[in-house]
Formats: sequence, C-alpha cells, structure tokens
Amino acid sequence: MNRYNPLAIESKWQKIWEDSEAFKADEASDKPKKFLAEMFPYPSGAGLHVGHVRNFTIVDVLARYYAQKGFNVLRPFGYDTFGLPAENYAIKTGVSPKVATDTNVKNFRNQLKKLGYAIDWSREINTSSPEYYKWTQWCFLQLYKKGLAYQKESYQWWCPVDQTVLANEQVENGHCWRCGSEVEKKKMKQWFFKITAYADELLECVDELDWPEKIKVMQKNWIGRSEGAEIDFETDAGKITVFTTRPDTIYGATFLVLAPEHPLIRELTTENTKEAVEEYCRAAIKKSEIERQESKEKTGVFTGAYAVNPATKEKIPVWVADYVLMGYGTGAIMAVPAGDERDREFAEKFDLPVVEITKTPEKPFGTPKTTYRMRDWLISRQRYWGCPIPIAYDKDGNPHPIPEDQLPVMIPEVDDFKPDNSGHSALAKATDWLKVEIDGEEMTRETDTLDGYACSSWYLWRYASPHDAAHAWHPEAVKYWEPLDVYCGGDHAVAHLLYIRFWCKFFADEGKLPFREPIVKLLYNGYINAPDGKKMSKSKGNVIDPLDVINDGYGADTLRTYEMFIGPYDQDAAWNPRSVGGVYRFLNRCWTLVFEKEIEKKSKNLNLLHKTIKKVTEDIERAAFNTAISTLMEFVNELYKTGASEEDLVTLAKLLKPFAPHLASEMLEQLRADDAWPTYDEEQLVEELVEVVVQVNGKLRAKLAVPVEDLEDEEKVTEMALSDGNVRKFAAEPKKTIYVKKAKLLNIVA
RNA sequence: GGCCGGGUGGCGGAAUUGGUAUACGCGUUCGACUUAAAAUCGAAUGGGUCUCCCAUACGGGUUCAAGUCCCGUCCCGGCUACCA
Repeated sequence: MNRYNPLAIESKWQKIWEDSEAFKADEASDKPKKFLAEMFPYPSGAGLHVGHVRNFTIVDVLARYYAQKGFNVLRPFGYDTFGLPAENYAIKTGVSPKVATDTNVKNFRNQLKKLGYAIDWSREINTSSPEYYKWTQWCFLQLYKKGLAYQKESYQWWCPVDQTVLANEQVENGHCWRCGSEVEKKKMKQWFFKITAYADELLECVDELDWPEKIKVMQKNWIGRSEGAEIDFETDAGKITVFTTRPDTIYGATFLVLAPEHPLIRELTTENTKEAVEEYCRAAIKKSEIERQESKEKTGVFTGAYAVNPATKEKIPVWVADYVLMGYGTGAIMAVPAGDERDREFAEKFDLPVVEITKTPEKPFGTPKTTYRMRDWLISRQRYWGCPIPIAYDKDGNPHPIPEDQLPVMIPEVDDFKPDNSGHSALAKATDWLKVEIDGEEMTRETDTLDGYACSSWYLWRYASPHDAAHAWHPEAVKYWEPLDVYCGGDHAVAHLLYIRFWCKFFADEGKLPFREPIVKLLYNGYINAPDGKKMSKSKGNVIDPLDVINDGYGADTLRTYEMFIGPYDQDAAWNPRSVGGVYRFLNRCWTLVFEKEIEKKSKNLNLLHKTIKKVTEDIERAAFNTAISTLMEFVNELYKTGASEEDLVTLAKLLKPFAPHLASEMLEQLRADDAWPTYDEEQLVEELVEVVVQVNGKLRAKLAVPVEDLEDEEKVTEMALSDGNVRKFAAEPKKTIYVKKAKLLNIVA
C-alpha cells in the first residue's frame, strides 16, 4: 500500500515551481492586483525560526488564495541585512559582514524554498547591496534637500577612557561596559529626520487605517499631541516661557520648575544658591532619562530667583527639578499643586504654597500652542555595517550632499571592524575613501551610517520595480502595485510602521508617490512560544527548529498547516508537538481519500460541500485560518463516513491548497483539475429539513425538523413545538412565544 | 499608576450580529485489524445526586434569551511610564 510521502511530494512540486517561475507577477495586467508582504527579516545565522514561519505562511496563504481567485498577485521577498549582529560577528571572527550576510541570505533562501512559499524570486531585494542602498542614500538626499534631514547637537553617552560614543545599552549603572570607567554625557552633532513636520498628518490618518486597534493606539500615544498654551513669566534675568495644557489654572500657579538643561538657569541662579544648583544640574544631566524616571521621588533645588505670575501679579519662586524634561514643551512648567499630582508632591516635599484655584481668567493667558511627545528621528549611527550617509564636509566643517550621480557611496572595505579611540565608526579607517572632491573642492566624508530603519522605510516601493537602475521606484510600477494591500508582521508596532508612513507622506508631497498611506491592511501576528509556554531561546534549549519538523518526516505542508491551525493568528501560542501529529494525520487522510479510496460517482452531501466552500472562503477573508482548517477537517471526517466524489475531492484540494500547497497540487494533478477557487451555490446551502431549536424560558427542550417551506410559518412551527411531549411538560401554559427565524429558534415563555 | 488585550473541559481552542456553550485538534478509554506492536479505521469523552440539574474567573444587573451587553471585584499578559 502506498503512503503519504510528504518529502517526495514536496521536492517534486518545489522543482516544478522553480523551473516554471510559477509565482512571477505579471508586469502589467488587466487583472485586479493584490500586493502582499511580510515584514522582511534580518537573516540571522540561525536561519528560520517557527515565528518566521507563522508570519510568512499567513502571507503565503493569502497570496495563494488570491492567485487562485484570479488576482495578479505580487508576493516578493527581501532581507533587512544591515545591523549590529553581522558587525559583532565580524569583530569576533574577522569574517567581513558582507561575507557573513551573503552566507545567511543563501541559507534563508534555501529554507524558504523548502517551505514552498509562492515567492516571486525575480524580485528579491537586500538592503546592504549597493544597488539597493544607492537609493536609500538618494532618499536621504531628497529629505536633505527639503530640510528634513538636518544636524543638531544632542547629548550622547561618552566614555572618556575609550574615547567613544556608547549606545544606551552599553552603559551599565553609569559606567562603560568595556572599561568600567564613569561615562559622561557629551554634546555631539548628530543627523536627524524631521518626522515632527508630519506629526499632525501621521496622527490624523491613523483612524482611517485598516490596522489593529492596538497598533493604532500605540502610534497615537507615541505621537502624543497636546493642545495648550505658552505663557511668559517675567524674571529679573529675562522671561521664562512655559508650556501648559491648562492655562485656565494659572491662578493656582505658585512656582515655576525648569529642566536641569534649561539655558536660563545660569543667569537666574543667585550667588548663594549657585553651588547647589550647579551640582544638582550636573548630576541630573548625567543620569539617563530611564534612570531619572526610575524613582518617582521628587528631587529639586531652588534657584534663588523669582518670577511674576501674570494673573495674580505675585512673585513666585523658580525651581530646578529633573521631573521636568528639556525635550518636551519649553523645558519649563508653571506648577499648579492644587491641580496637578506631580506638582503637589513637589510642593509638599519642599514646603511650597498650595493655592486652591478659585478663579479662571476670562481671556485665556498665553499663546495657543500644540506640542508633541514624538521627537525627531535620530539617524546617525557610529557603526560600520550600515548605509553610509551621503554627505561630505568642507574645510570649515560645513556639510555638503554627495551629488546624486556619484551614488552609491560605497561601504569601504576595512580589515579591522573594532571600534577605536577616534569616536568614529570603522569607516574612518578607510583613509583613501574618506577623501572626496565635490565641485573641485576637497572634502571629507561623513563616517556615520544610517539607522537601519531608514533602509526599511521605502523597501515596499522598491518591490514594485526592484531592478530599476534609473529610479528608486518606477512611477508606473508603484501606480499599479501600491499601496501594499496586506502587510504582516509581529514587531515594530511604532518605529518602523511610523517611519514608513512618514516617508510615504514626504514622497507623496514630492510628487513621487500617488498615495499618502503605504499599507492598507496590517495583520499583526502573535508569537509562538516553546511547549513549556516560555519564550524560545537558545540558552533555555527550548527552541523548535522548523527545518527539523520538516526533515523529521512531517514535511512543509504539515508545518505550515499546523502553524495556521495553532490558534488565532494574532494571539501568542505555545508549540505542541502532539498537535503537529494531529495535523499530519489530517493531511494523510486527505491524501488517502484521493489516492487509496474508491471515488464515488456522485456527492452524497452537496449541502455540506457548498457550506464548506462558503465557510473556508469567509474564514480566509477574515484571517481566521484556524477555523478554516477545522472546517476542512470536518469535511474530511464526513467524506470518510459517506464516501467522496470527484467533485468533493477537487473542492477539498482547492480549498486546502493555500495551506498545504504541495499535497493539494499532487491531489489536483491526480484528479486532473485546475486550482481555480471554487464558488458556492446559494441554492445548495438550503436544506430540505431545517433544525429548529425549541426553548422554554431560554432552556433547550426540543429540536424540530421543520420542512424548509414551513420555516416562514411561525404558527405552524409553534404548533409543532407544542405537540412535542417534552416541550408541553415544561410549557403547559405558554404565555408568549418568540420566534427568531434567522437563528432557527423558538423560545416559549411559560 | 495609565491604556489595551485576555480568563471557556485534562490541554490548544470554537461560538462572526445577544439566540443550541464546549466545533476542530490533542490527550485519555474502549473496540477492529495484527502473532505482537506501530500505523490505520471506528466509538466514547465538561461535571453531577444523570427523564433532570449545574458549569464560560468571582459577585450583581439588563433581557423572552448572556461566554457575548452594563456595574463592581480578582487574576494573567502586553504596551507605556513624571510629556506639564
């Protein structure tokens, strides 16, 4: 007897698909289009994990479903290859990041092919390839030209011994992770993208997105718009401008508080408070924002200066405290201890006056002002393995853009990737590369690279024309394919998904994109945890390798179908090896029906067949993949009981194909059928005898088999119900009846 | 602290618009096949004092009818965390 042999079937079909370029999207087509993508992965040395498989399979199910429905489907793939792991690996082993990345990409590609994904391989992209990052640099220059890429002094962690900038996570308890010396905050010039220029539009458009509510709320909170006013307070050293959302509470403002970084502090401080203020500010600035917020215990110091409350004309003291942040509003607040909990705490601790707000000004004080929590996007990275910023500096240190015809600015080859005392990335070691001539003037290149999020802020548009040497994206190609219909991922709820929206709006304003939102629908999938319910991690030794599942004999179809069956796609789920076996049994039963069992002449249950088509179609449309599969299981269970006709089996194979494409292809080949998505016949959904549930006082007491033509006749149904012995027992004296035809339910109130 | 999810059998989960709670799968038990086992096939499977009653975290409420809606409480997870 033959057996279902997934590995043989799968390699057969994978070869057929590869040879025929089965998933190549049509360049131009009259067919309606669907463009689907996952959040492209960072290809780590460990290869695919089960979380990737869940994410990519969701996209694959939809891509195959829409292709079967006759859409022109674009389902490309790419790799987000810049990043710290490759650089650290290079430091450790001396293998260049490029070589390591190429190896990892190759491995990923092979693994993706083993999963049978319907990827258009002619559109593969890789953010660290010069053909790609040339255009990342071009994007930077477009933003630069419009003043949306700019330099600003900003405080950075600095190790005075190693003479290098440190990332937040490289600072441990205020000490350098390498040498242990106490770190400093140093003002350094950094590049920023002015995302705040689009704050309002980014906020307002959120509501219209077909995205999970959770993500929309997170984006709104991140942008954090507050309406309020700026109010000036006069002091001997000049005016202090504060931002408040409650200008109406000004009669209760009994003191001012400045952030420790506030520029007016020096002038405000009097002789006798100078030492204390300076020490407080020095200590506060040194702390990270995280450390500052760790303790809610209020600290602060009096400057010795007073300001005049413009409403009460009273003199109120000016304090410095680290609960006021320089980066928000004006870095100064008017404290209203009677109205604000934080101000009250501060007032209580330092014995400052608390005045009840008895009056509100008739004409609001100050100038109306809107502020945002969101800050501009810091994009400078002192790292080697990233996209070089296409800027050079003249002798006076002024930045100049690299002319577009000189792009890409290639990553220079270096032997030593280790950070050193220069405070620059390893790019600074490429001495020949550093020198560049622009308009006859000798200049020095920028040695910082771009935040990796810049590379992923435009890749969805590159997919439309991935090999275009003349454009970042071809205008006609994006017009046809974009915006992306479905995006699927389980990470980057704010950063990436906000940055790509920002670039979309910018390039729309530039006339380069004919839409203002890049992603129509977002599916945000949950994590897959280890069988013990904990996060999978190498150190815990509880990692499930998807390739092991395939090679153990289950095959890719079982793996894919299992990960879709594991639970609702947007919830976390724990891996269950036994359930994998259950899904394998199901596929085995499908195979057996076609290859081992006698095929009936006629379908025994057309009603069930058409119901199954309807349910599976609707479930895929609403991304309820787990119930789509359970519907197919019920169908197969029924076919085992009644026998299966050719029509039953062709339909089963077609409905199964998005989940288990290899097996379904094998079944369809055997049945000599195409894979066109089946449609259901409304008439076949109607049953001759309809089950009507009879309740008495809401409790189930009987089930009636009512001829479909009598379903409209409430009187007749009621009569049937009351002739039932059990119903009569509980409803000897019916008071009234409620007949819900849609629910096929009769409730008798007795 | 704030916001957002969630709590249903031994387990993962289903119930889409307030209308038969526990679909489907796992596990377990029994049976068939087999010398035997595996695989496969079939049957049963929330609990109980079992014509009926009780169960969707807990306590109330609305309704002819509540897992679903409302009020309160508890627990778990995620995000966020002095943003004036």
